[in-house]
Amino acid sequence: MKSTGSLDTVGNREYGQYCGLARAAEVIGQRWTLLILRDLLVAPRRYSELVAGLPGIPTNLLATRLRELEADGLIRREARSGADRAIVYRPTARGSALIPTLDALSLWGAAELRTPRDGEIVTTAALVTGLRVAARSNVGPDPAIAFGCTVRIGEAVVHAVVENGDVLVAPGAHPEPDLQITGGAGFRDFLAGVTDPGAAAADGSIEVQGDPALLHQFVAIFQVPYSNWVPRTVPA
Amino acid sequence: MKSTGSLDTVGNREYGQYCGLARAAEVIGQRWTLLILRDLLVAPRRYSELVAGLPGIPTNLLATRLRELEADGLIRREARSGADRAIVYRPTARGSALIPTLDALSLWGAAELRTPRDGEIVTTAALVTGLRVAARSNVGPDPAIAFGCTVRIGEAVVHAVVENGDVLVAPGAHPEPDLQITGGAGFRDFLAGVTDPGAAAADGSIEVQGDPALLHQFVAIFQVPYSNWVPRTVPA
DNA sequence: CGGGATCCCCCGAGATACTG
DNA sequence: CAGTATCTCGGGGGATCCCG
Repeated sequence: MKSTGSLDTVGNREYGQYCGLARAAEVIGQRWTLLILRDLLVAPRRYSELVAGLPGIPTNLLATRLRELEADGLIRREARSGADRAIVYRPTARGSALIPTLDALSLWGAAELRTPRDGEIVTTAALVTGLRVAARSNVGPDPAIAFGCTVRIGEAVVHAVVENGDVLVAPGAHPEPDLQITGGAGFRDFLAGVTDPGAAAADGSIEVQGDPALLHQFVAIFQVPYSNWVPRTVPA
Repeated sequence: MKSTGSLDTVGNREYGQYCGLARAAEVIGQRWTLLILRDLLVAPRRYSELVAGLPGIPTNLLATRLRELEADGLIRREARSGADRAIVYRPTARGSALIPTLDALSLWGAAELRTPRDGEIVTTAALVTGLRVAARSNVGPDPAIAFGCTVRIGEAVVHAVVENGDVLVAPGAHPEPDLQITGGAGFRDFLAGVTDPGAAAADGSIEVQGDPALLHQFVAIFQVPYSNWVPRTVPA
């Protein structure tokens, strides 16, 4: 019988170079690993929650990745005792040290995003991460500004709290939002500043409830411009 | 034919999520891609130079990756005319925008590095990147400090110039170095501060020519501490 | 000789059924 | 619920070959 793969000679994973970048690629460069870490860094998760948040991941691969991440010291497997005998995966300090790195990757990749491809969805973890990274990449908001808002894109529901010049983004709806934005594919153009906030609300590409004046504040805080990327297929 | 296949399940490279991090993983998460970009960001390179700097890369894979990177707008293929009809691969602005991201990856990964594994080598591009990233991660050097140095680790030869509070690292030897450091595996402990500079020079783990007093400056500028990573195999 | 393309083999990833 | 077991398939490793 095949060994459980715990000690598979990793030849295929390594690069043979003594280099920080190569090592990083070996540890977090495997397929699905970055998205698993993204979800766990939003909040500790159980196996079934990870499966739900990562549509399409093969369950055996998720199990393998979780084992690898634990062996590499990036996450910890916590078996809770008591009535709720759930197993929870939680980032270690070393895993949390990846946050600036994942933020840099997210920010660069977010500038590549344009119209969603067929079948592409927005998960809650993706939206939390995207908004948080966008806010960090811009200058902090005016400390005088304070509001709470809920954003819904497809199935994803997240909320953000802006106060004291700081921004907090987390899963779920805000209990008493000053602003609610519900959007689809047009939300990206709205965030990029392509669509004027007022126009976006008017033409239905986003739906707004609450104080419309806050929309401009929202864009200023969470804006992510498109990269000036050029389409590859140049017309002849 | 493939009965289930036409469910349009995500192409092998894609994740089916509208997410910056997912996009970044799709574009630069393929095997060898990060190291190719690392080399090209040190200096534009020709195909054969890339092959030489990436030991073990299959040539067909390199050709494929270069095509993908060009299609994704990260690099440009420049066919030089004239006597030297070489083809040179050069990062675009969009590719160069990855520098902060690769730096973050390098820095995180460098903290993971311990004793080189069997067969692991140090390439020139790896050393240039490693020293540059390390210097950026520390507070800038005192503007009053100025020196040039050459560092040799295995086959890799690079030089650094420190002046005006800034640090420049590039391939090749310095023409008139104030300091020369030649090292092997012990160089990493030296950089981490595990070995005192004086002791390292004394016990032969590194070899120094030039002003020994500059060694302390060198360490202060290029130090990369180990992460407090815990070995996975805990003794019973 | 630089810059690839072609071939074969195998491992890792996808899909799904199954189990403690 | 939290994973294994098992199959298939495509991408990557490795060597060789080819073309201008």
